[in-house]
Formats: sequence, C-alpha cells, structure tokens
Amino acid sequence: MTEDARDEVDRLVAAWRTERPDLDVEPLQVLSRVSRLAKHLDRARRAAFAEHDLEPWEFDVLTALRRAGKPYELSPGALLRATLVTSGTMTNRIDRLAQARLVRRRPDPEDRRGVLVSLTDTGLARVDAAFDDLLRRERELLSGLEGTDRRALASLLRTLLAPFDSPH
Amino acid sequence: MTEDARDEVDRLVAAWRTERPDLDVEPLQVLSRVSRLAKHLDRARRAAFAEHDLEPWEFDVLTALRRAGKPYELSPGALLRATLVTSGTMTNRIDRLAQARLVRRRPDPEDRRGVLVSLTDTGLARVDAAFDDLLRRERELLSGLEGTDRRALASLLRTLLAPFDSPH
DNA sequence: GAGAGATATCTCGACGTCAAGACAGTACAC
DNA sequence: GTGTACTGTCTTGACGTCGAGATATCTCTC
Repeated sequence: MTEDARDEVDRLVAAWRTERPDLDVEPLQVLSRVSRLAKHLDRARRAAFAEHDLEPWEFDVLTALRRAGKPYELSPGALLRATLVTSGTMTNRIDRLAQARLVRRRPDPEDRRGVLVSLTDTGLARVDAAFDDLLRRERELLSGLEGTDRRALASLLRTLLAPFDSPH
Repeated sequence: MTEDARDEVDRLVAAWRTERPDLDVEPLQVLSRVSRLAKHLDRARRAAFAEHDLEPWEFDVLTALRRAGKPYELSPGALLRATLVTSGTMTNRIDRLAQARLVRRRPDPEDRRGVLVSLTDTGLARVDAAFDDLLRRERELLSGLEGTDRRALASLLRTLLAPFDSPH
C-alpha cells in the first residue's frame, strides 16, 4: 500500500532521489502533498462557489461573519485575523462586498477609529447556500477515506498545525 | 487526544456547530487544516528562499529543471505542467529568470514552435543551496511527528490526492 | 500536398494581494 | 492633563497570476 501506489509526489520524490541521492527528501512525502492538495482544493472551492456567484475570497469573509452568529457583525481587524490576509486586502474586500450589497459597514459606536461590518440578508442567504454546496463537495472529496482514517488524518494535521496556532 | 487538543480549526468547527447545527461539518476537520497548513507552509518557504535571493515561484521553476537531470532542460509546456500554472504565467516567469541569468532559453531544434529552457551554472548552484535549506526547515516542521505517523500521514494524503493525479 | 484541427508559446488587460506607510483615535504612565 | 506607544483602518504602488486570444507550427487524414 505504500510502495506502489504511485502518485505525482512519489514520482517527484523518486526523481529527487536520483538527482540528489545525498539528500533525505522524505519530508516532501507529506508537505508536497499538502501543498498540492490545497491547490486542488482551491479549484474545487472556486467551482462550488461559482454556482452561487461568489469568489473564494468573498466566501471567506462572509463565512467569518456567519460563524460569528447574530448579529453577524465583526470589525475589519477581526476579519483579517480570521482570514489571514493583510489589512489593505481586507479593506479592498469589504469595499467590494459592500458594493455587491452582501455586507454593510457602519462606524463602531464604541471606538471612533473602528468600523463594524455585518452581513445583509442577501449575504446571509448567499453564504448559507454556498456553504451547503461546499460541504457536499468536500464530503465527496473525502469519500475515499473511512471515518477512522479521516479522524486519524485530522488528528495528524492538527499536530502539525499546532506550532502555528499558538505561538505569538 | 481528540476532544481537547483544540486548535483554530477545532474552534471554527465548534462555531459552525452552534450556528448551523443542521449541517455535518466534519469535512472541515481535514480540509480546512490542509488549506491552513498550506498557507503557513508558503510563508515558511518564502522565508527559506529569501536567504538565497529566490522567490517561491523562481524556486518552483528551477527545481523542476533540476529534477529533470542533465542537461537540466525542459520546454515551457513541461514546466507549466510541473508547476500547475498557466502558460502566460510561465512565459513571464521564464522571462524574469532569464533576465536574472538563472535559466537560458533556446529554440527547440526539433520543433520550430518550441523553446527549451535550461539551468545556468548559477541557477543550478542557487537551487541546490535553497533546496538544502528548505528540506532542513521542512524536517523541523515535521519534527512533531514520529516516523510512523509521518508515513501514515503521507499515505492518507496520497489517497486523497489520487483522484486528481490520474484523471488528467 | 491541402486542409482541419491540435499544439506550443507568447501577448495583453484585468484583477487580487501584499508591504509600507499615513492617519486618526485610544490607553496608560506619570 | 500631557506625552508616548499602540491600535484600527485605509491608501498607494508594485507585483504575479489568470484568462482569452493571437500566431506559428505540427500532425493526421484524405
């Protein structure tokens, strides 16, 4: 189950072993696959959202608001921390979402530097529909793994992610 | 080991379960982690390459050539398939790499539509040094996992990736 | 050997992101 | 209260990518 299952990354690793036999390229077995899978995932997401007239970046912002619960309102700062983008990017995103009437901006009554961004009814409906769709596709994508394997995979990934979540 | 390890994704999943208790959001346990890990990985790579004056995109192209073995030469088409970018992007990348004297372009003697791109000596030295460095950091990043776990993880990821690799 | 379709590469304009920095407002020590 | 450091948001310019389309060449069929 390991020796011959052969995917792109196995080929890539084999090529390295020929070209740089002095190096231990085993880390690629995990990390190249993570990168490649993420790339494919992006495409699948893009396809799922296209049916709801949403771009992946729009979805990211809308879901952050959706997850916050009523009244579906967060500051740009909270949004950029949730989506791992820079502040300039977030300003730009909010501008475009507001123009599309999916979110609304209002001054923060408690901090005059601040702004609060909230979902409109349209935004709420759109993100709920798109999320349903995304989950259906993700489930499909994971259908190659039994429940046990899925949980094991999740747990292993959590371990790798841990150093990034806590420090600083 | 599963209930309380709590990372960002666990929190995200918990938030969804509150807000949309009607949905089965378990797929996120795997796929959100893949995306997030990939994002962190990109940053780590960027940091590793910066010491060798390389951008990630430069590294991607140079390694594809390096892996090809002597004479370290591929067509733009082969390069874009190896790096999963569009042809316009690849043209642009090759232009800039050629300007930096890391690769060389020459007409394909066997196909007059074609071009062949090869590593210069500088390019070869640069990519080898950067790759050493990258592997050192990746090993560090994986140090939280035993060998057995690493292999299990690689194998699970391979399964998920399989559908993307074959059906062209 | 002519034509149709496929392939290889490049060009161009639009777009989203980032990094750096500007600016207004807040918090806290004194 | 005043000064200093910090925080939250927005502005700007440069950059890399994409998608669509242009051009040249090759391949295959008849």
